[in-house]
Amino acid sequence: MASRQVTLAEVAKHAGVSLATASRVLNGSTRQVSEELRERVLGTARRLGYLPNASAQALARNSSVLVGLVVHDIADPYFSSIAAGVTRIAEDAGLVVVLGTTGRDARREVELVNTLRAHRARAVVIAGSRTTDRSASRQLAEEITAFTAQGGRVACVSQAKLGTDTVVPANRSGARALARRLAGLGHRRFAVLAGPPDLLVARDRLAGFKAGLADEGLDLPDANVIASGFTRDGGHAAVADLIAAHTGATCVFAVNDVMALGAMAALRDHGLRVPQDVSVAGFDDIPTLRDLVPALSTVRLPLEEMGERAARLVLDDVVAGPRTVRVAGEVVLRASTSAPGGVGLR
Amino acid sequence: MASRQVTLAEVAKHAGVSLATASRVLNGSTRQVSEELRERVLGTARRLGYLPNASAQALARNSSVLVGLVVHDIADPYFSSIAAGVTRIAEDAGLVVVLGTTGRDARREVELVNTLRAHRARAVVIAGSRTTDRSASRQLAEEITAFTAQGGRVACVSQAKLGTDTVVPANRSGARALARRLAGLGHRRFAVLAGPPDLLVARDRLAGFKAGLADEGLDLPDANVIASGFTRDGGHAAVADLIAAHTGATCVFAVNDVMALGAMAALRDHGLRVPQDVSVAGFDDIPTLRDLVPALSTVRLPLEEMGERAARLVLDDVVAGPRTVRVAGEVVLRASTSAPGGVGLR
DNA sequence: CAGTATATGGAAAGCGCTTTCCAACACGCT
DNA sequence: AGCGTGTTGGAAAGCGCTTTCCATATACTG
Repeated sequence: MASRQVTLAEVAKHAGVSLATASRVLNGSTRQVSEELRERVLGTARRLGYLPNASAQALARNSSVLVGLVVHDIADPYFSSIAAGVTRIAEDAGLVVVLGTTGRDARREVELVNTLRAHRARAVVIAGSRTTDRSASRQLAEEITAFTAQGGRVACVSQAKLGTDTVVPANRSGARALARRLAGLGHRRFAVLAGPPDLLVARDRLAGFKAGLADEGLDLPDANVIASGFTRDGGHAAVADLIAAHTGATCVFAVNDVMALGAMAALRDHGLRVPQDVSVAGFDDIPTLRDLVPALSTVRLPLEEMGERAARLVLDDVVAGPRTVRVAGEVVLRASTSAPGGVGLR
Repeated sequence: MASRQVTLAEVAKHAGVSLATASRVLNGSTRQVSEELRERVLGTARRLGYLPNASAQALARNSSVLVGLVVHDIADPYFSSIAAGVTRIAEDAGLVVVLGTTGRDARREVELVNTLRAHRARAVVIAGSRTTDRSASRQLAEEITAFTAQGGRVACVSQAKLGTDTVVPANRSGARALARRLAGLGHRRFAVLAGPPDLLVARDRLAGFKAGLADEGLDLPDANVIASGFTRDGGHAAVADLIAAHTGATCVFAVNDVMALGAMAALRDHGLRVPQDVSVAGFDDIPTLRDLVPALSTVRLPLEEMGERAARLVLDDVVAGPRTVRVAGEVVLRASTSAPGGVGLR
């Protein structure tokens, strides 16, 4: 069944030249080949339908054309937006993107980088955010060291905890600015759907939000901070806990947009109107969610651009030391937040 | 900089065995190796931090562990959902997913399959839908033939136009059922945001919708069919044309959910209420859009499952002839559609 | 006990390509 | 004529692995 492929040797033979010459013609070698032979080889290759064997090339050159992209969940619009940015840059550079998904499992992350190393991938972009799990972080760090020792480049999107090039979104300062703007609307009692306690992005956003409230002389009691999954369903489920907590909050901050989405749905289910009864804000500004009604107040992150920046970091010529690209977040107040007025959360 | 990797030969030497034995221990060969040597090799490999070179293995075995996934735009939730399904199955099978994006360019699709072939990818799932472009289709078909001739497997999601295994969603019958249900609500005048005329999914859905209306003795005048981009912005922009067309429609069908999303936003901008003034329905049931207000009536497609099915098609043992997996679409009527009553589209 | 089958180890021939090294030749000089 | 210099072609040595083929050792049969 599997028909034999045309090899370089066959092309060379048919064209009446040596293997070396054929190779030099068919890849961008520095060496010159006379016009005559070059045409002959090119013609023969086309005629025979020659396609270089990428594995053989990778082996002989000791480097591949592969770029890894590690995300938690490609169906999550946060990651798929970043992925779009990464693939655009990588493909423009003629590279091939390998997609790995972790399902938020730190061990799987290590596995994936390991696999990428086995494939002699040229670079990897790790977009999943770090957790507080020390042992997993250490293992990943080791794997990354091995990867770079081998000549590969690594960039992360999010926390610069790994000593690699990093694209760092303004989680803290964005959340802080958001808190101040929300306080500016007149809110005094807040609740936060904080996501998983061990997830650094979630922690940073919570911390920033707290800092912003503190700036305004406001306090965020621990009882008003609800842990939850980092997903739409997490946000949805957290609302029950939130209501049970009787926080009296008039404004709820969910540490990402999809959680805010779930929360808004749950609030509706509980007969609460957004923003009349309670204001809701998120973080990320997921494109697909921009047409939500009421439109979601959030902190906009240029997700695709972040992916592009990460890819560039990893594909550009080497520069000394790990670089950090900071990406600002822009507070966007829309219809899901208003001045407090309704019943709030009793 | 690039430190030398540990090779099998070194492991063999350190363990005092031959290359062959080391290879047999470290991969699942059929050949037996005595417990003693096996332990020695395993220990040495671990101690030296041996990692097999995937390119060398691929070359020697003439087969890789790569599975291609070709989509138009990974940021589009339709594709990212399918991608999630494909990666889950592929990764569970220990394979590595290569993600290629076409940006809806048919030539790029051919390029990607070609690249995958050069990498001796084991299989490829093509999720981008076909167009009416004959020449592009022919080229893709040729490339696919070459790919399969080489032992690779190919599956498509959508139209079974390529002679490959295919996962076919019920575009036609789903749209048809939707039309009947909408007519059942009492609507008599419809408009369709039909997407690009050369895109087969879009055509099928339009055709199905027309058929459903015909079932009910209703007609869809050509003037009520608005061509547009297949995106949120396409749907948004189409509304201006729709209004200019003075169709008098009380119900608008957008051939996919993201277009419906854009259309709903645009209708709001024009001061029209959904569903009071005009009902809107989409197609796909994008997960992220389930919490929209008003909730979008649509035809649910199990997108992740479709990705999984496609992946299975391509990874399962070979069976004779191209197989087709039909996936039903379930009409889900929600709040974005109601009985006609308001002003409609004058 | 010869004779055959079975388990296990190693040598070596590739897999398809890149790249070093050398040879041959054509120049432009002195 | 003799010589460096530059250009172009080819032979061949890998790249790191798998797998065939052979050799040896052991077990089993009648």
